[in-house]
Amino acid sequence: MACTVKQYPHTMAYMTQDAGIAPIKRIRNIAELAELAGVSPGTVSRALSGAGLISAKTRTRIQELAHAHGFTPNAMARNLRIQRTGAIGVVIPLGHEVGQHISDPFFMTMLGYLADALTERGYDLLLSRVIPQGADWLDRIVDSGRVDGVIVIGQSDQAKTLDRVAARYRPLVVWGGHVSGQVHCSVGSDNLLGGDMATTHLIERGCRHIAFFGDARAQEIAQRLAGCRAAMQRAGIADGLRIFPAHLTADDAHPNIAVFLNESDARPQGIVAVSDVVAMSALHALTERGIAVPDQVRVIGYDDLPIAQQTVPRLTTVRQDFAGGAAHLVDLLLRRIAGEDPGSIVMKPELVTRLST
Amino acid sequence: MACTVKQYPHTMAYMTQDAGIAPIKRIRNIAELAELAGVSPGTVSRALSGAGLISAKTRTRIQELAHAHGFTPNAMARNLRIQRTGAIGVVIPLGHEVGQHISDPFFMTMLGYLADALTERGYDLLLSRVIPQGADWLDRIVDSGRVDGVIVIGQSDQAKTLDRVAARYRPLVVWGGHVSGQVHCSVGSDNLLGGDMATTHLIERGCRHIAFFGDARAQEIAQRLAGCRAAMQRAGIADGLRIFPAHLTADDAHPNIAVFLNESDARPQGIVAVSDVVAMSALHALTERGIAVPDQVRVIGYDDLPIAQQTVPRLTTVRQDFAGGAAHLVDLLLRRIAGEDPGSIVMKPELVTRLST
DNA sequence: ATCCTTTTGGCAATCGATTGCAAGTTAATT
DNA sequence: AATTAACTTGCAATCGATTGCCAAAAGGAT
Repeated sequence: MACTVKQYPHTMAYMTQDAGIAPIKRIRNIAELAELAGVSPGTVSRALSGAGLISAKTRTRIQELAHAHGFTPNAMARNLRIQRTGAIGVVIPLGHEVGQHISDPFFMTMLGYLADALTERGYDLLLSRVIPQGADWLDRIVDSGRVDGVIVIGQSDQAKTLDRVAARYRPLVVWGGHVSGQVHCSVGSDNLLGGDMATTHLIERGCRHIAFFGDARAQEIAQRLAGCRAAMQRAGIADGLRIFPAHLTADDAHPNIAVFLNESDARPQGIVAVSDVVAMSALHALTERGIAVPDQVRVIGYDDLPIAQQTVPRLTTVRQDFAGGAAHLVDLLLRRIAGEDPGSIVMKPELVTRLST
Repeated sequence: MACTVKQYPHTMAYMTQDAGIAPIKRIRNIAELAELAGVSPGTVSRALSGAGLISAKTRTRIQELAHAHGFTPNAMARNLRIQRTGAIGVVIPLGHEVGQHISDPFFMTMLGYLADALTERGYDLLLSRVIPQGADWLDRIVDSGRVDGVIVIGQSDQAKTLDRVAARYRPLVVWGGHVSGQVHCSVGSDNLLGGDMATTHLIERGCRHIAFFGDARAQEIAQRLAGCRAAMQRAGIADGLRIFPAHLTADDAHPNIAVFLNESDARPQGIVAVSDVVAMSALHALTERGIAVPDQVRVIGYDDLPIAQQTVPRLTTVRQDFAGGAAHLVDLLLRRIAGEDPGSIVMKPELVTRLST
């Protein structure tokens, strides 16, 4: 091949000057190494894979030879033979949140923990960012044959699709809320309780008129809203709730704040935001208009992302345990891959009181 | 297999109740589909791959048959045969920044754009988060045989390793600064200019004592610091510069702010932060101590991440074009894969003046 | 020295799709 | 009707590693 001519000189230059290893013939596959070692390919395979049925002497000899030549067995061939890819697909459905960007801190925090957890277990992470359209966006991913299992971050408004695929594809785990009767395996915090906790906290601080910033088309959000409603009902102020649609993504609270401010008669004294990002947007809009937080309006977020500690004032929020959640997601997924059938996990959220309430 | 017994009922249940499609025998590979269609495996392959040498009639017939059975050709076998994986490795070296978390908004913004750009070009994104240790952390990735090319986000302090691997492995592109004589192909903005612009801006606003918050062990940061120095020299106030180590990650400015405040004699009137995240941390620490921004201290960030618009006050910053950068990274990488040898790209940063200066 | 047990390593089939080559079929031309 | 041209499709080798099975070799016991 023509390109070989271009490449080799570089390799030799490096190898010679840096490590002092002679630029021996490049080993391309197990057979070539076998020939070099004077054994059969099968023996090389056994030596390199570590597991028994070979004398310690030949094993180390072959391993050293492989190392000296910088040889690694071809992963694709291995995958084909043993029928697994060693990769897990992590899917971020952007769902109804058109225009939502992957850089949303929520996804990214989750992704970071997942990357760690999967790497630790020896799996690669194949990232897919999809805008669910048509009925088969998830089918295409699970049937692609590129992954051993799939983790979906967030149910969005795709619960039906998730259930349908989960019914036939077992190694699938979803981060999100849990509803009784769902088919897919999920890990998430108790959104009903979380919404309730946030609202109750505001009520305890004296709020009677409360605004909920969030889009209830997503399952998780609908649950939080239900929790919010329950808390207000319990306090006997069910009609003090107003709902403003806001995507999970940044800055959607801004336009709504204007509406919010015009309600001179029953202006909400508290805001339950559906995420820290939305809360941050609200905080910012309020501050910009000279409305004091928490003195005039109290704001509570959801998630407890790192940025929640960087706002002014620091954000009170409902904490979700992302690290634990990610660990659970990976754990459940690997157990499903192994043939077990573990159920869903619902974690308890936690109220983190800071200065915005 | 035992598990088949467990799985099939689910599949049938769904297929029957939802789509009304009969639960036909599941097709596992091209040969089975070929048998079903009454043709040879080769024909099925040609029909499914789209490219010519087959009659339109049989092609559509087989394609429909495949679709009806939800069959997709096995990706691993395909990869092995055509000798490409269809995946690009995206590596985030945490380098000297021990403890830096992947959720750092900078990485994540970049990752988001890369995910989009790669998906658009038909590649999967294999995410690796590595703490570079030993000499071969990058070799392991490029030699794994799991990817067709590698994008490294950030040089950290690993320029030598990058150069060494780039010398022998062509499909490698790096986001970061460019130094003359480097071997690896990079895409990034002009850090020297960026540091200069930020500093000049502060000087124009009257700052004579300036603090640089950043860790110059990373190549990009060292360049920004050099730009900062150049600007001060030009203004004849070279000795007004103080340097505080701060990682790119959040909250490292906090402890330094204390030191900062104690310098009653020559307290800096301006802060050049190495990233928006560090700037945000500084802003927060200052606000918390009742020091007015920008009246008493002016703060300028770097990157122009989405969060830069969410701070109080909104952050003045040096903008890097991440979307364009990601597009360039992917473009250069694919051209390298195709055998071309495009050079590095240095983009011009842009000053975005907001309210923190 | 012989027989038996335990290692060690080779052989060849296998995973599933792709593709060059050749055979077979149909259409077109004279 | 015969011959050539143009398509279709089948056959079989190939990508590279893994692994069940068997033979050969080594070690141990009598």
